[in-house]
Amino acid sequence: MRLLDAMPRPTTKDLAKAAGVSLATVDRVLNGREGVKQNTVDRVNHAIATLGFVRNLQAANLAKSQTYRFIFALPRSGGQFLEQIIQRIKEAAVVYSADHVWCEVQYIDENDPHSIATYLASLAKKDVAGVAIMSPETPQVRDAIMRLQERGVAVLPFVSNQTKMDADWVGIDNQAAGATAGLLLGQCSGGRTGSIMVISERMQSRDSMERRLGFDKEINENFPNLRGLPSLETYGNEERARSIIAINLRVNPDIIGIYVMASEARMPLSILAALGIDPAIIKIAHERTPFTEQALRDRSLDGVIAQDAGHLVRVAIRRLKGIVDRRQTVESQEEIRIDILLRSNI
Amino acid sequence: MRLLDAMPRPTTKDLAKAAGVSLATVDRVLNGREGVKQNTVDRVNHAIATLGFVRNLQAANLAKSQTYRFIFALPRSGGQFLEQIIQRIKEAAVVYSADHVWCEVQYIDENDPHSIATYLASLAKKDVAGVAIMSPETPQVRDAIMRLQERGVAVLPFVSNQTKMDADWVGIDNQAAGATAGLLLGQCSGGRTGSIMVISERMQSRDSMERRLGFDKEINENFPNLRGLPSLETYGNEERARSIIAINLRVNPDIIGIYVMASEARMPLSILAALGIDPAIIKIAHERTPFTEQALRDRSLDGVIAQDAGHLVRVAIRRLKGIVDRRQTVESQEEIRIDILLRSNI
DNA sequence: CTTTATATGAGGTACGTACGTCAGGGCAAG
DNA sequence: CTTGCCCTGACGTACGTACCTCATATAAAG
Repeated sequence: MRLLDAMPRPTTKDLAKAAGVSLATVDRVLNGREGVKQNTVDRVNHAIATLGFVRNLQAANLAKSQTYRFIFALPRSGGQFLEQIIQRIKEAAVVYSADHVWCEVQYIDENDPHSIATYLASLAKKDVAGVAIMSPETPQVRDAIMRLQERGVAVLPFVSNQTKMDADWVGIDNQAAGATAGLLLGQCSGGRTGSIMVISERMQSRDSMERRLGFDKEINENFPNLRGLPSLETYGNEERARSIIAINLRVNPDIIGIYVMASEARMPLSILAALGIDPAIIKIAHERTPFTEQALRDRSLDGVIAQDAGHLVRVAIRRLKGIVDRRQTVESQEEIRIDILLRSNI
Repeated sequence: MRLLDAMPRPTTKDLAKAAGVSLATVDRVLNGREGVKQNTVDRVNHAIATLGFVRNLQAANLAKSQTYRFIFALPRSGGQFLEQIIQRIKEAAVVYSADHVWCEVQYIDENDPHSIATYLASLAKKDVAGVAIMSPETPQVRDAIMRLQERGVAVLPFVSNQTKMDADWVGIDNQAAGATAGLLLGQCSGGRTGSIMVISERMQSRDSMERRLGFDKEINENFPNLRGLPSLETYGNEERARSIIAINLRVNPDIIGIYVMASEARMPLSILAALGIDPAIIKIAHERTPFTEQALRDRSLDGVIAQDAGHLVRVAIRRLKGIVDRRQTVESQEEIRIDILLRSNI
């Protein structure tokens, strides 16, 4: 079964002949230069349609000696998940350099929308072809992004905390991720009755809210035997976390499951380990990191809800490139899956 | 943080200057033409190394007007999983046509190694750049593959039934997949005691053997409360399947889980549905198809162990292209993950 | 020494597109 | 009819590589 004909694709020459114009005019139309009568433009476009012409990108890039410079704007404040992503960006940078794609990482201060907006405003099309940005959603940043797009720079909300503006967003559906955590906990509970402890970093973040929403929906609708406790917020503070977790454990002796909703599972899990909780309690966390991997292996963690960092990065690059090249994004198939990791499929 | 410099890459001209030879000689060395003294070859290679020259693939392809023609050699005998793959190949064909990649599907008779070998022997480098082949492993086919590779055609065992010859193979680790099924069943059993029914198509296939191996290992080592029953083989025959499943259910009233090991879950699951089994019995199957998706949604299935068909196809194409272009396969990162699908993360 | 083979250089054309310059045709206003 | 503007064509160069021909330098063989 031949899926597409391998016939030589029509070139600009063929276009010119078909439209009965010269190469120069074809070029003017193709590249949106002015000084062509509407009538002629239509003729050329008609020829493009009938011949099924698609410009040869490699030849075009060669002629323009075009290179794609992409920036990943990421929060400075670390965490292992972010480290993973940065690592994958480095790897992808090597691979994609063969395609004239250059990546760099720019750290931004996620708590200072003004500085982010200023930074975005400083980017010009001639310096940067595209930006993948991981930042909380604020009106200022939103605005800056839109103005950046208007200046012809491709922008892609990346992984975290932006509304789905258009379809151009790379990351998982956090509500579904929360639901998956709930479902996994529910199924593993095997019908036992009890409470679920929920630990987050801060509930005001969009990610956390959506995860909690999905989680509650799943538990409430399908597991009447389970009860989700109010979210504990660590604010990234270890002392505070230790204290509230200990209290929560004491007050709720019927806890049979723990859901660590934050992207950084390390601290809460370490605290739980130190407190020496019942190993029969089911523990679910988010994101694959060296720590969660190890925790799965030594069974201090039962499941991880993750998004593949390498995949995230590669999809972001391909999508940015797609926008720059004005390809129709048939590649929208390249969505980010919600991975469930157990110790057997790490 | 700049990851790689975006400086203009060295060209063959730079190479010539650095090595103190002419463009023609550089070309002779780069393309392995003869008639160059070893001494000179070494000088050029040294220049390549010191300058960090990498040939501009798009320019080279342009000059050669090279196109990549890839063939997916797949079994004729259908099944929804295979249909999914073919569908994804069609989609990928459209997307990758922009990169001068042409895909076609060739059906082979998986039960006739001789005809497969004959077919492979008929392929020549000038017609086909690469072949992704899904076929049972037999000495004849193995041989034909090796001879094909010697003739300069890229070959990639695809999804099923080949030993990992070298690292060039696209598919999942079936033993780990079986283990994952076991683990999922074990965790969902919530400590209850009982047997697990195991349904396969035929146990002699490599995939089935490996899955069963991983499954048994997981169950035996970690879930003493569970007992994996001997595999039921349907041979793809509905009558037979109905009969042996019914008998198996009657003989083992303590069944609390069912593992459908075959890639095609449709028939066994329909039979089970028709038999009206206890909905509390946990059911796990393989591969995402319209049928298994629907089964997850209506809860006649609890979990699916899957490999992403679209990803399989895209990775195969990129890997074949990588072999043809003689890129170092840094992209080995692009491995196929074992997906666990629940109804919340379809 | 001449003959011959081998090694290298010089130069061209091609691939498909981008982009520049310049000349000339068409047409309207003066 | 001329002037000027708008539209179009003709042509050239460039991008980086592949591949071809022909000339020449060098060395080995006779």
